[in-house]
Amino acid sequence: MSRRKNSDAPARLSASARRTQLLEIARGLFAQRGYVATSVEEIAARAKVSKPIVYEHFGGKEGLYAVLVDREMEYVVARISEAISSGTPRQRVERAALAFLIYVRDQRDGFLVLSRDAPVALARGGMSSLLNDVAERVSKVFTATFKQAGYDSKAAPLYAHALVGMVTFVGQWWTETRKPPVEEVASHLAALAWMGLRHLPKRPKLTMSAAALAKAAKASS
Amino acid sequence: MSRRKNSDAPARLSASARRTQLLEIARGLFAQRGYVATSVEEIAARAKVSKPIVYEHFGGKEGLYAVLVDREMEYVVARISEAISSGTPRQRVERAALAFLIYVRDQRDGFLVLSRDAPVALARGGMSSLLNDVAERVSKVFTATFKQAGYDSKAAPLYAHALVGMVTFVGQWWTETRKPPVEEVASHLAALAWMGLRHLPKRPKLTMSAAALAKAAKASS
DNA sequence: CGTTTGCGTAACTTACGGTAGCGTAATAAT
DNA sequence: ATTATTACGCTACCGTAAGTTACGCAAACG
Repeated sequence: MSRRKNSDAPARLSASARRTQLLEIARGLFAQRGYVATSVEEIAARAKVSKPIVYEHFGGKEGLYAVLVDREMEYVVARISEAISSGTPRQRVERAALAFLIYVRDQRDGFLVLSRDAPVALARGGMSSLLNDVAERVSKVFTATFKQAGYDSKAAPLYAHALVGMVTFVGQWWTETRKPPVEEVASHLAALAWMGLRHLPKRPKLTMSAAALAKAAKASS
Repeated sequence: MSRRKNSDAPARLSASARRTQLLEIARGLFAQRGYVATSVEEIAARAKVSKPIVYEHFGGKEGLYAVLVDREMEYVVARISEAISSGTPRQRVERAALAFLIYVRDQRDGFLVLSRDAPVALARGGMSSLLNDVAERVSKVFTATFKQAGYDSKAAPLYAHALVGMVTFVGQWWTETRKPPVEEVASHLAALAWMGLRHLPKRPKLTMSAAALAKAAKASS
């Protein structure tokens, strides 16, 4: 009987388990309150541990945030990269929109962390939003495509930022009013980006098969 | 000679003058550092006054911020409203984009305040960004237009948020890389929104006359 | 001369990031 | 089985920064 774990006792976790637990809790709090308004104390409290634990694992508040952001960025970029890696231009637009919205739906807190203000210490070059990094990557792709198609490659970053801003803002709005399902939002977004307001279809549809759609949707985590 | 104002003496301003001065200083700081990272002390210091002055005029940090945001919102909504009040649909899109970008250019700090994270106390319903209010107003217009054109009015907010997000994100990016002039950015943005990526012109142009353009650009403050 | 108005000094209170030092449970070694 | 060692965790504290307030002063104005 003395060997039985007392369920009232504070659960002692392994180092890595505690690490991931803290990361998840921090993600939720950073997503909801932002970086500055989130205290290390609350993160520790929610994990049922004391503050020094956080410092043991991440060295401090910024360290924790940095790890969190790094993982999240890698994840998003990977998803979008694989979405636009093949297919016709239109398909790439559709797949990118869909991939991003699936990310917003399934990794909501992660997305909100990225879309919130970053701490000044991490803001490279005065840019506060982390999504600019995403936009810059898209810019790269656009610049190449623009050159190939004979367009002004100087304008590529503009369009990249426009599309990223479009999707992220809709994503933020969509996290609160979860009315239309992913495919519908993605189809509208892709329609706007591809056809424009002028030739907007009354009932936009994605050009991908149901099978491909299901395959894309299985990317949770 | 004794009546002459001593230029070394601390300048005593009238109540309203001090008020507007504090508002301008606060706008600059909030734009640059965000709400939480801006201290009342620094605002007061830049105005060469002590902290209690701020409390006399605005009751506190949030009061100051609230007044600031209220004015800025009113201004921006007024500009956009008058931009989309008449003309063909395409013209409205172009004028809205141009009006917003002129606002971003001429009232840069104000725009940055609106696009930054709002204090949790002012976030109605979990929405952190103040630009959602703008998007909601656009939603109203879109809903009406959609109904008239036989489109699904349920999708109107989606498109409204998409366009607002598009413009604001580009606006943020543009405040740092001031390369293309307003008309050029506006023409690209309007082209993307109206024609879409598919029918993107190589060298987009606004459909408004140079006179109308100059008239729009004179809206500084 | 006195009243109003604009303003400063100096404190209080709270909250937070960060640290030092100590305790305790599990595991390995004797 | 007892001891030594490692891993995990806690209490308590410090310094600082920031929001807010109580009180008093001094310049302007009639």
